[in-house]
Amino acid sequence: MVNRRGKGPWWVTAFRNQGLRITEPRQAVLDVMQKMSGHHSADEIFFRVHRLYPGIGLATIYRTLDLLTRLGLVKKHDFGQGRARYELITKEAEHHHHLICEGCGKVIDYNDFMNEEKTLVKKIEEVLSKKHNFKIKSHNLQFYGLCENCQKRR
Amino acid sequence: MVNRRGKGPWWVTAFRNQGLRITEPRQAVLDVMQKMSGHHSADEIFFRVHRLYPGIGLATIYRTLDLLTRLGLVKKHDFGQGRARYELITKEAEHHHHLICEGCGKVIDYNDFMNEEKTLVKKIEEVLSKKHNFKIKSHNLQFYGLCENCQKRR
DNA sequence: TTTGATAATGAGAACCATTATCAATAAGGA
DNA sequence: TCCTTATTGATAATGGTTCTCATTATCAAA
Ligand SMILES: [Mn+2]
Ligand SMILES: [Mn+2]
Ligand SMILES: [Zn+2]
Ligand SMILES: [Zn+2]
Repeated sequence: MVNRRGKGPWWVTAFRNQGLRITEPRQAVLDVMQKMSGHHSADEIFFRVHRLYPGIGLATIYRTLDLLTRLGLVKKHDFGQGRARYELITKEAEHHHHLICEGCGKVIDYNDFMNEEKTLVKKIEEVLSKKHNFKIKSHNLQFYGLCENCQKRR
Repeated sequence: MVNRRGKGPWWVTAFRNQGLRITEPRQAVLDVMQKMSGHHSADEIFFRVHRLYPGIGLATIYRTLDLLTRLGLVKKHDFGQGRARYELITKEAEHHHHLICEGCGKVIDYNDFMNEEKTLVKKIEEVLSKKHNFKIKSHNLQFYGLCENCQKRR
């Protein structure tokens, strides 16, 4: 129960500004995601939260993750694994992309060549938005393959 | 009923080589996809096939699309729309990427800057596969935004 | 052409992540 | 403390995809 009297964590003002209530489930999800770090499915987060707050239901986890995504505090990823994965957005973890292992589902962040990539993406965006009158808002680049372990194992 | 006596369509030999049978559902799916061109969901394909062959079931459409994907005749896409989309691979439609409208789901192919992209991707692959001992097998680049119509409409 | 082994199919149940429903609860301003 | 109503928990519903299994159809061999 953080924030009994003081300002509380950094995200509290973001909530108050939106007229959103500071609830136990919301604090729990944020806490757990900060401790886990990485890319986790809704039910992985649910089970973690459940240890501390057995009363919190899965539906609320989904609702909270959705809310946090809309607020820009969390990024929802689709790595083609049949379920979404959620990643807390931090100052350290800037815009980056992913290597996804098709064997075990492992996800590796990388941010090499981000400058070259940004340059190319900008060029592509300029040309394509004119050519097709398309307003580009985001992009995705991901690599699929096999991680070290999964290469050996087959 | 193509191929009553002759060699038949180009894909017939690919099937025979794999010991796969040439069946009416498989011919129907291939026919329909050739006529439609573009990126279609399983049940869009199902309804098209259903007009000509009302007896063919949805499960068979899925099985056939999966088979064609494994054979490399079809590319299965996940555009984050809650259902997969399938695209026939033709000589004309080389490796390309997609603009996806978040408003109406429209998908636009593009292949501008493919050379620059290839160069960058190759560079990224080299570095990442060493750095993380990761065997990269494919990649995905997609842009999300709003198409011309959807920009006006909101 | 007929036969036989078995690949392929159709119908529908099952699966599973996610969303919707709705009565009960609790956050927080007055 | 009181009151409004945003939020929640439990659970049913949804929807795309896969599975099951009895039946059918393909095609190599006779
Ligand atoms: Mn990441
Ligand atoms: Mn395409
Ligand atoms: Zn792996
Ligand atoms: Zn659109």
